[in-house]
Amino acid sequence: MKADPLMEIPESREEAIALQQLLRQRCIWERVIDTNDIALVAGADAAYSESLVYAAAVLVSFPSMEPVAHRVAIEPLAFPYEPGMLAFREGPALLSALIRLPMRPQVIFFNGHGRAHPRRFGLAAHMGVLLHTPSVGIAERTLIGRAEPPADADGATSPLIDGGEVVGMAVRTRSGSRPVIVSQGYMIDLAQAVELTIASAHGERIPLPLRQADRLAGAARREHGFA
DNA sequence: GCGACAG
DNA sequence: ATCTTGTCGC
Repeated sequence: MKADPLMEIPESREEAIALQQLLRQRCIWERVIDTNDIALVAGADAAYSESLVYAAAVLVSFPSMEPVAHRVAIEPLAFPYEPGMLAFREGPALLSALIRLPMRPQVIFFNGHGRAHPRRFGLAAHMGVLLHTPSVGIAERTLIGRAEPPADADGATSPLIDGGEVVGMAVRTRSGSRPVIVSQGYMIDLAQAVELTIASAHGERIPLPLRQADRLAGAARREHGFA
């Protein structure tokens, strides 16, 4: 016998969609953690080489954003890129890096969408459910839905709407910069997801733990990929 | 049928 | 995501 894997890799698109719909039933969009109880937040992101995925997880204090720890996981790519299926491509490695962190964060930021997904279950929501940890999705571009551009001021927002439903928020974390798309991952409401994103950005466009994870993953790729 | 399409 | 030079702007 072998231990139950935290994540299974589907062998077909149909199987992947079925798994998303199954896990989505365990997803809740309500706020579960009080912001005052948050002391640690994390960010996780991935980089790729031809056949490997390099995942990085960074842990920082909140709201001071001081570095606490970081981990990197390198695994073979076992799923193609398909819009809406990102969790199956990056998920396994991201989970490996995250579970190796020395302490559990109260919230995790992911580079991708959460609820702002065609089946309302993007990478951030998927990871949150599997880790049973509140999560937030931060994306550069929209996958579904449409939002008016937020005013050009720090913290300005504009709802991302899809099918008459508010699935996320375009947030101008820093005036003069393009807005980021924030959406609920798991155990969090949209207002808190936006609030934590802004509080973790510290004047930059992207939440600090996510920026660090991005750099770390890229560095890992260069060192192992070739060099 | 024709686009759109996280990373 | 990744492949890549110069270049406009603060």
